[in-house]
Amino acid sequence: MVKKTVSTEEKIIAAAKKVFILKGIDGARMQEIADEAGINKSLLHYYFRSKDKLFDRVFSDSFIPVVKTINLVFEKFQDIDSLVEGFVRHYITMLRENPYIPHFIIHELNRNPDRIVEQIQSSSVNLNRIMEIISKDVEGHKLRPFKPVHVLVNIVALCVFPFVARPIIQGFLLNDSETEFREFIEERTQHIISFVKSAIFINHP
Amino acid sequence: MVKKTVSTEEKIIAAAKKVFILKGIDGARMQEIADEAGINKSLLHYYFRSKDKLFDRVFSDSFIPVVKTINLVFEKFQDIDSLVEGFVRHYITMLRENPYIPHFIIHELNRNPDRIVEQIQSSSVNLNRIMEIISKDVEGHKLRPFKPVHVLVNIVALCVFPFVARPIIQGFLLNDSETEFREFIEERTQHIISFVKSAIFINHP
DNA sequence: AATTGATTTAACCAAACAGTTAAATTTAAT
DNA sequence: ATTAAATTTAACTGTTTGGTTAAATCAATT
Repeated sequence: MVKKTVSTEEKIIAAAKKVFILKGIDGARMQEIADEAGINKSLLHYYFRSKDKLFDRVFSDSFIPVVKTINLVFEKFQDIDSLVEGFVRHYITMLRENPYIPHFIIHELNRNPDRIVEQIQSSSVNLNRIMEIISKDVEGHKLRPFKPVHVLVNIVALCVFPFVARPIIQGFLLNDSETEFREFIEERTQHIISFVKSAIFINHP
Repeated sequence: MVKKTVSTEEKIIAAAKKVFILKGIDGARMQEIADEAGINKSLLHYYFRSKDKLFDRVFSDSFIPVVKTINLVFEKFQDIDSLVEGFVRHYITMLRENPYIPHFIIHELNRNPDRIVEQIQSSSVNLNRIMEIISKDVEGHKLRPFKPVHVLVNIVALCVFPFVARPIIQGFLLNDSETEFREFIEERTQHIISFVKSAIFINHP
């Protein structure tokens, strides 16, 4: 009565994640999640009383790694140079492992913006830190006079966008080829780093 | 039997657009669309036989202005300088007027990538053109040696991302204030133009 | 005035679906 | 062997929903 408990719960979470991401909360069917997990609907409700409760769990489980990634980088690096590099590298790596998370988060966030509020408060990310670093380097004439908020949004946008717009990019620009998309992402880490540095540094090779 | 026909159809389309964008295709209810349009369900089905057909119509109606915007700019401007400026200006303007279109398109595109294929073919956008222009200027040592595809994706990403990630940006970075978000978008056009030019031009002030 | 299409009313159907229940069966721990 | 939890089976409930139907009313055209 202990051994398989965790395993089944994990199986359910994994299955639910897959289905929720693929179909969204409204498109997802409890039966489909049960099938995907290799169990039946009764057991599914036995573990998670309702669809909503199950979704909440999957959502927070998906949200946490994103926040973790950000905090990790912020604590590790201090100067703008390594901060940009570290941020982009960690972010793209995380996205490559969880390519559907951005769309998932964005979609459910747009549908139910309030749900995120708790998540935000419970996992406080210190975004002000990177903005202060940018501010200082702007004052020190090391960086061009861009507003820190925009620079921050830019970096995230450059990393995340290809993953939420993948069908468009792959279909329009990359001959509808999965291989080309993988290559595209592969070379993108270095590209973003160069692109951002070229943009923000006053003296750049 | 002619006068109000168009008007009612338009009312339905507008209502459907609103509901579909807000709730997604699965979350949308035909009754809600009818209510929103100020008619009843029977009439709704009288105009559009099924939810799917109605959705198809709304989707193509939403997709066309995006493509129109792009083509317009591409035909008008030739050199990279005015192309970047024109593209960003037109794109942000269009997005300000239709802030929910990106999320709508991206969401339904991820859920049903095939649906877009017809749209793509029927509204051929010539993206190669901007890529060729970038290529030439890279060869002419006017631009840094970035791959054109990435530069193109970057520009679109910088414009579009704030609109799909609005709840996050507004909540995390802008004190949850609508006013601040509007200001943010206001100043963003100029920011993106400067940011991109700084990044790509070898000699930039 | 007669016709025709637009719109409403209201009732209805069948399918899908979240969630429940209760009894039976299996599995593992003691 | 007993016990208790995990899991299955299977039938069921209540509701929501997309879609239909048919008759009635309204509005404009002829």
